[in-house]
Amino acid sequence: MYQLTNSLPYMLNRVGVRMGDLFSRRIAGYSVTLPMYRVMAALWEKGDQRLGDLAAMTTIEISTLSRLIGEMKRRGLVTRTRLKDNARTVAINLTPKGRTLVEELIPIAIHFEEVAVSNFPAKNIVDLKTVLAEIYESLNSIEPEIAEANKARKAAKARG
Amino acid sequence: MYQLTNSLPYMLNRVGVRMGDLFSRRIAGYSVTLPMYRVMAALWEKGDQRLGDLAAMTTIEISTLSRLIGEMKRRGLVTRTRLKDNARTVAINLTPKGRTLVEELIPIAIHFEEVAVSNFPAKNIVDLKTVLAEIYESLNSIEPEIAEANKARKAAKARG
DNA sequence: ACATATCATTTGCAAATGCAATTATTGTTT
DNA sequence: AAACAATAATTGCATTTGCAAATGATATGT
Repeated sequence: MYQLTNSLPYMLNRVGVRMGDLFSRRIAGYSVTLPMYRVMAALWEKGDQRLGDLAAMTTIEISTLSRLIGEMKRRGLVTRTRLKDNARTVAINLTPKGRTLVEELIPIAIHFEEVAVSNFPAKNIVDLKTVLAEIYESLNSIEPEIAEANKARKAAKARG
Repeated sequence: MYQLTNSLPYMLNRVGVRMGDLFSRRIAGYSVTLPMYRVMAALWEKGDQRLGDLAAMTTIEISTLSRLIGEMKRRGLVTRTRLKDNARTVAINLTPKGRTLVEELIPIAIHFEEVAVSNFPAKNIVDLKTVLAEIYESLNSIEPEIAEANKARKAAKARG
């Protein structure tokens, strides 16, 4: 018997949303939203990124991200500069102010995660992360199947 | 060295969003959005729910859900009836049409999950789900700590 | 019984989101 | 080199979202 509450997408979404919500509230006092933190932490890990790369890294839709970067630039957290050698792309980086801020937030993130998983043996968490990473990879390969199933149904519908 | 891309909230969000996105596209041909599917599957699993219960079960914010139920009622997928004995609450249920539809979608969800995890031993997936469920539970207990850390900082800020 | 508090849901409104179209630049074909 | 295709980012616009306030209903204290 199928149960939504025992399905993987449901469980992932539920824990992900809840964690995001808690952490979001944890950092709200710094006037930083969760997407902003993700962008800064992504840039801290790997600077000089293009918009599309950052979008892939943060799972934020590209037009949303474009506007978010605009706002973060206005706040002096990041720079966004057109490249001279390829002016259709843009390089995004942390400003010193952005770097200082994210380096203040990262320890909070670390502590948050420590507390969240403190009930579990370290090995379980390592395994969990490994499986999550692998599932993410494997999703890429099922994408074609999804698209095809969709197409098949559309065609059937068109036929009546 | 901290890496956003190795942090649990990030990894959860990434896989969760990606899976949701893929499944969303998979069912788009049925003119059903992912939140709608979640509501229907939740009601299929446990009918006669109040708005707040459904919100907790689906992790959809309550006002968003109120409007979503309105739309689904307009489409004839669910009923929303005030109780006679307690008219401030509302009982939400699937209509026959909604039930038929969700019973068409559930096999798709099952297949989707099977494909997504087909590269992994069943035991890994069972373990994964167990840990996810436990983490979700444990998050409830850290909520106070989050609230407190926040308050402490606000107070410090107020002091200057 | 009346005022007040609490609970459950809905709604107003401003902000965030995402798709599609647009702009700007670079790459390719003949 | 001109025309066309492809890539990258931005923007217009309609929809969705979420907080806070409002509404409606029940429970509680005096």
